[in-house]
Amino acid sequence: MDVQRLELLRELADRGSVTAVALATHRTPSAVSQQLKVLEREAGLPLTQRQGRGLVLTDAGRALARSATDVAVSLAKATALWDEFRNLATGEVSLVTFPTAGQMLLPGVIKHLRPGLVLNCADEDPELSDFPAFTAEYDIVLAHSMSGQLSWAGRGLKVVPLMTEPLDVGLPVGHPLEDRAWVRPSDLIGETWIGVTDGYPFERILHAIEQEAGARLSMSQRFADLALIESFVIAGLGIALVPRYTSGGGQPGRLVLKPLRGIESERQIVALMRPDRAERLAVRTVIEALQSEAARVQQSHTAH
Amino acid sequence: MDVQRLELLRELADRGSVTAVALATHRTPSAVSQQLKVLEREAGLPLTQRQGRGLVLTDAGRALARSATDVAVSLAKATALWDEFRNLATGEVSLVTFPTAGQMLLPGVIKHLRPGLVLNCADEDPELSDFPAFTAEYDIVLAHSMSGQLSWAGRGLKVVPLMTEPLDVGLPVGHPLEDRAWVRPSDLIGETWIGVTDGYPFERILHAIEQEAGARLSMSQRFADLALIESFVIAGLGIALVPRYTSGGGQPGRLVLKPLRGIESERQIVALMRPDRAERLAVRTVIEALQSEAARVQQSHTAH
DNA sequence: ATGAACTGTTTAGGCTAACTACATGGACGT
DNA sequence: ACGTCCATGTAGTTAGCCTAAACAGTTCAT
Repeated sequence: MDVQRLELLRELADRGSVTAVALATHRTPSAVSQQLKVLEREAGLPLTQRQGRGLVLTDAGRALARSATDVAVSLAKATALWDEFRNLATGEVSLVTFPTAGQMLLPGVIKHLRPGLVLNCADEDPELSDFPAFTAEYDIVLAHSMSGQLSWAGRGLKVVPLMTEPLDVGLPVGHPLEDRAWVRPSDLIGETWIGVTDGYPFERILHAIEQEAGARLSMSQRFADLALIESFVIAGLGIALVPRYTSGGGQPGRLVLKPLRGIESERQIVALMRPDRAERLAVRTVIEALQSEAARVQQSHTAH
Repeated sequence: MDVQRLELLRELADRGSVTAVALATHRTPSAVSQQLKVLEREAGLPLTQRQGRGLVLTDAGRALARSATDVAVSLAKATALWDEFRNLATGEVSLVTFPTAGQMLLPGVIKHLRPGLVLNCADEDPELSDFPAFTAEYDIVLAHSMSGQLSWAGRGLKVVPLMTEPLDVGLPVGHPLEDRAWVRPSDLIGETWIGVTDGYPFERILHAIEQEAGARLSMSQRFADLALIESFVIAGLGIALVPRYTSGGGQPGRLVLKPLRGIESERQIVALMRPDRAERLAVRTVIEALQSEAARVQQSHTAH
C-alpha cells in the first residue's frame, strides 16, 4: 500500500537487479532488499524469486509493478498540476538521442528553452544499445524506426512522434542520375552501395529496393557513422541511403540527394518516455519544444 | 509529492474542517495542521485560507485535492489487484441506506456474502441529511432520486444504479378505484392525500400529478415514515404514493396498489461512493451483490 | 462586554520506521 | 578452490510524524 515501496518494485521491474535499483535511487542494496521484503509481507504472496545470484519478479510481482506505474502517473500528474499553478516549468530534464536527430533538433530546442529549465543531453549509438531501455535512465529518449515498425510496442512506454524524415538516395556530383528529379528502384540496379551496419533501419529499405528492383544490391562497405558514409559517396565510391534533413552536414553542396519513388523510404523520429516522467511539466515543455522544432526543420526543407 | 499529505488535503476538501479530518484519520488536529503546512511549503503557494474560525481551501488547494483523488483511485486499484491475486475479497465494508432500500435489499445481500467479508450497515433519514456527504463516512451510500434527477452530480462521486422502483398509488380496501388495473392523474382529483415531508422525492411527483390533472391536491398529513403513511391509508384517511416493492411491510393485504399512468412515477435507487473506495475489491463485491439482489427483487415482482 | 466554547496553530519531546555500515551466505567464473 | 558478484541479514543511527499541552483567534450567550 505504500507508494515508495511500490515505486521500488517498479524500478526492479525496469532495471532487473536490486543493486541497480539501489544505485538509481541513491540507497544501499540492503535498504532496497528490506523494503521489498516488507512489501512482500504486506502483499501476502511472493513477489520476487531468486534466480542464480540475481532476483526476478514473479507474475504477481510484475502485475503489481504495472499498477505501480499507474500510481506513479497520477502522482506525476498531481505534481505537474501544481507546477502549472506556480507557472514554473523548471528543473532538469535528461535526454539521450542518436547522433543525427540530436544534430538536427537539439541546438534549436535548447536555444528556445526558458531559463531555469535545464536540458541535459547525451548521445548513444542506436545500433549498439537497446534504446527503449534508456527510458529507465533518461527522461526522454529520441529514437527512430521505419514507418509503422514499432519495436518498442508493448513495453508500456509513451511514444510521441516528432517527425517523418525521407530517406533519399545520395549521389556524388557528376553521377549519371544527377539531373533526375527523382529515382526509382529499377534505376538503381548495378550501383555500388555504401551500406550501414546490421540492425540499422536503413537496412530494411535496402532490402525492399532489392525486392522491388528484382536484383541483389552490391554492398561494398558497412559503416555506422553518416559523415563517413557521405565522404565515401562524395569520393565516388558508391551511393547510399541518407536522411534528407541531416545529410550534408560535413561537406555541403558536394552531395546530391534524389527522392526515391515507388517505395516508402522514410524513418520516423519519435520520443520515448516512461509514462510517469511524460507527465512532468518540465518534460512536457521540452517535448513541445521538440515538436515545434521538428516542424520548423521539416517546413524549412519543403519550402525551398 | 507525498501521498499521505495529499490524502489529508482531499479529506479536508470532503469534510471541511481540520478537526473532522483528524477525527476521521485517527490523528490529533495538530498532526493534520502540521502536515498541511508542510504540503503548503512544498507546493510554494497557499492551499488553505482561514475563514472565521474554520479553514477553507483556495482554488489551488481544491485543484490539488481533485488530483489527489486520482492518486487515491490508482492506489486503490493497485491494492485491489493484489487482493484479486490472493483471491480474498475480505475486510469490512460500511454502508448507509435510507430505510426502505435497506429493508428491501440488505437481508438478501448479507445472506449471500462470503464469510470474511463483513458488511456494517446503518440507516439514516434521507430527509434530514445530505446523503452524498455520507460518502466521506461510509464506503457505500444507498440513495434514491427521481429518474434523471441527479442531485449529486458534479461532486466527483461514483454512481452505480441499482434498480428503478415504480411509485404506485396506495388505496384502502373498498376504495372506488379498487377494481381498476391502473389509474391516471385525472382519476385522482378530489382525493385526500397523505403526503410526505418536504424535500422527499415523492413531493415532485405529486406536483407533477397536480399539473397533469389541472387541479390542486389536498394534502391532509405530512409524514416521513412509510409504515405510518400506510396505516393512515388503510384506515381510510386518504391515499398516498408508495414505492411498489417496499410497501405493505406492516399490514400485508390491506393496502391496494395501483400503477400510475400518464406520468413517470418511479424512483431510482443508486449506490454512491467515493471513487477510490469504489475500487476496493471488497466494496466491488458488495456492489455486485447489491446489483444481483436488486435484479432478483425486481424480477420476483414482475413475475407474479 | 466578558467569558465559555469552539476553531486551528505552535512548541517540545517521544517513538516508529527507514536508512547506513558491516557481516554473512549462495552462485558463477576462472 | 578461490575471488567476485549478488542479495540478505543484524545493529545502530537518524529523520520524520505523532501526541500532549499551551496558545491564539472567532463566535455566541449570558
